Amino acid sequence: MLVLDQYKQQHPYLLALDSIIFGFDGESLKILLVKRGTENTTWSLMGGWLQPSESLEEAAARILFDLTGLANVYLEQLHAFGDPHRDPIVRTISVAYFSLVKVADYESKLSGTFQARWFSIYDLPPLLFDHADMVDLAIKRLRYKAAQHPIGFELLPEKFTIPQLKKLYDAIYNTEFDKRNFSRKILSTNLLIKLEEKQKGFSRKGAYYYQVDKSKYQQATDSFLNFIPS
Amino acid sequence: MLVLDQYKQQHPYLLALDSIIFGFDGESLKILLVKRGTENTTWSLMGGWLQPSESLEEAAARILFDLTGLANVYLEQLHAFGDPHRDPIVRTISVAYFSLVKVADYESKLSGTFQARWFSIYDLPPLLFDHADMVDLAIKRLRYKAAQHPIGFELLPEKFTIPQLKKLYDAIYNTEFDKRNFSRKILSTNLLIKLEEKQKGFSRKGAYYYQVDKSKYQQATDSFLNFIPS
DNA sequence: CCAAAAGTGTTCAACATACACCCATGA
DNA sequence: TCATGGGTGTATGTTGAACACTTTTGG
Repeated sequence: MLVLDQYKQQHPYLLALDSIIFGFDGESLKILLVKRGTENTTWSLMGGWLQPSESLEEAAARILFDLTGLANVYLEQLHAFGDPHRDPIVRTISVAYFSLVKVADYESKLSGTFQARWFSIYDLPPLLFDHADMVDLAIKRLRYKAAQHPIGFELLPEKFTIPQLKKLYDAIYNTEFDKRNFSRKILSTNLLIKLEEKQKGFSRKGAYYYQVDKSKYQQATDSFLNFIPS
Repeated sequence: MLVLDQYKQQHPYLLALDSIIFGFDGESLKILLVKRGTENTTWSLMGGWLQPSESLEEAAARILFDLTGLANVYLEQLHAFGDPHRDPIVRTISVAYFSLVKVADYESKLSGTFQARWFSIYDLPPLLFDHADMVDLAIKRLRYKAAQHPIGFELLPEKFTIPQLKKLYDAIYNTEFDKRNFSRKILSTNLLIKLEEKQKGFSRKGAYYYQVDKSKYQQATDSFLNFIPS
C-alpha cells in the first residue's frame, strides 16, 4: 500500500467555486453580487462548495441554479485562486467561473438571509476576499472572448435587434462603435437570421429582430471576428 | 461560531499541480514527461502536491525546480481539472500549469526512481489520468498565446537567429511560414535587437544573432502580432 | 565554382476605418 | 411635420499574402 500512503501524507484543502455572472440590461453591463447574511456586510460573488460527487463545472452550474434559477447558461472556467491567505479563516482554493446570462430569465431563488443585486461593472462596491481580482480577470476574459467568439448573444434575449447588439458591445468595451461598420461586420458572419418582425415601442421606426442561426453557431465558436475598440 | 461550523461541514480535497513543460530543440516542439517508479509504467506530466504554505503558482514553480533545476521560467496557469474520477484512487483536484523552458538550461534533478524524457508533441505516448486532455489544452493555449504575445522567445536561447525563430513558429503551428513575411512581421515589432555576431557552423553564410529588447518586452506582453498559419 | 542557407522588395487583395445622408413612424 | 432612432454605401489607407532572385561563404 505504498501508493495509498503517498496520498495519505498530503494535506487536503477546502474547495470553493465562485461565479462572475454577467448580465446586460440594455444599457450597461452588470454583474450579480450577493450580500451574505447579517454578520457579513460585504458584497461577494456567488459561490459555494464542491460536493464529493460533482465535477468543478457541475458544481458551478448547480450553485448558479440554486441561487438564481438559471440553467443551461454559458459557463466557462476562469482561473483557480489559491493564495494561502485569500480566505483568512480557513485556507480555501477557489475555482472561479464566469457566466453569461439573459437578465430577463433571472429570478432570484436566494433565501431570505441573502440579498442579491446587479451592479454596473464600472461601479462596483468593495468585494469579499480576492473577488475583485476575479472580477477584473473576468472582464478581461470577456473582452477577449467576445472579440473572437460569438458569445455576446448569450447576454441578449432570443430575439434582438442590431442596435441592441451594438449597445452590448459598446458596454463590454466601454466605447462606441460606428453603427455602419458594426452592422456590416456582424452581418458578414452570416450567423444572424433576420426576422420579419420589428421591435415596437422603443423607436418610432422600429428595428428588425434577428436571431442566432444555431446550426452555424456551434462551428462558429472557433472562428469569429476581431472586435477591438478603435 | 456559526461561521467556522459552516467551513467544518465541508469536504476537503487533495490538491495537485501538474505542469506541461514545453521545450524546443531547434527542430520540433517537445514536452517533458516522466515515468514514475517501478509499479507505474505510464508516462505522466510532472506534478506534485500543494503544500500548506504555498500559493498555487509557488507550488508549480517549486515542483518544476525540484524536478528540473529550472527557476525563473515562464509559467502560466492553464486550467483546473476536477472530474470526480480523474484519479481513480483518491479524489484529487489538479491545477495544470504550462511552462516554457530553454532546453539548454535543463538538467534533470530527478531521483533515480524517475525517468524523464522529451517527447515531440506530435508523437506522445499514452498518458496517466487526464493528462492527455491537459496537453491538448496546453497546445491550444500555446498557439493562441504565441500569436498574441511575445512568448516564443522563452523557448529559445538568449541569442537566436531569425531562421531559428521561424523554425520554432513552424513547429508550434505545425506549418511553414513564408520566411520573407515572417521576418518582416517579427522585425516590425521592434522587439529584437540585431547583434554584430553571426551564427557559425550551421550554414555557410551564417545568420545574424538577435536578442530580445527587454526594455520593450514587458509592455509588449499586451499587444503583439497575429500569427495564424496561412 | 558550387551547394546551401540567408537575406531582401513588390504587387495585389482583403479588410478596417472614417464618414453622411435618407427612411420610417408615432406623436 | 418633425423629432427620433434605423438603416445603408463609398472612398481611402493599412495590413496580410503570394511570390523569386541575389548574396555569402565553406568545402
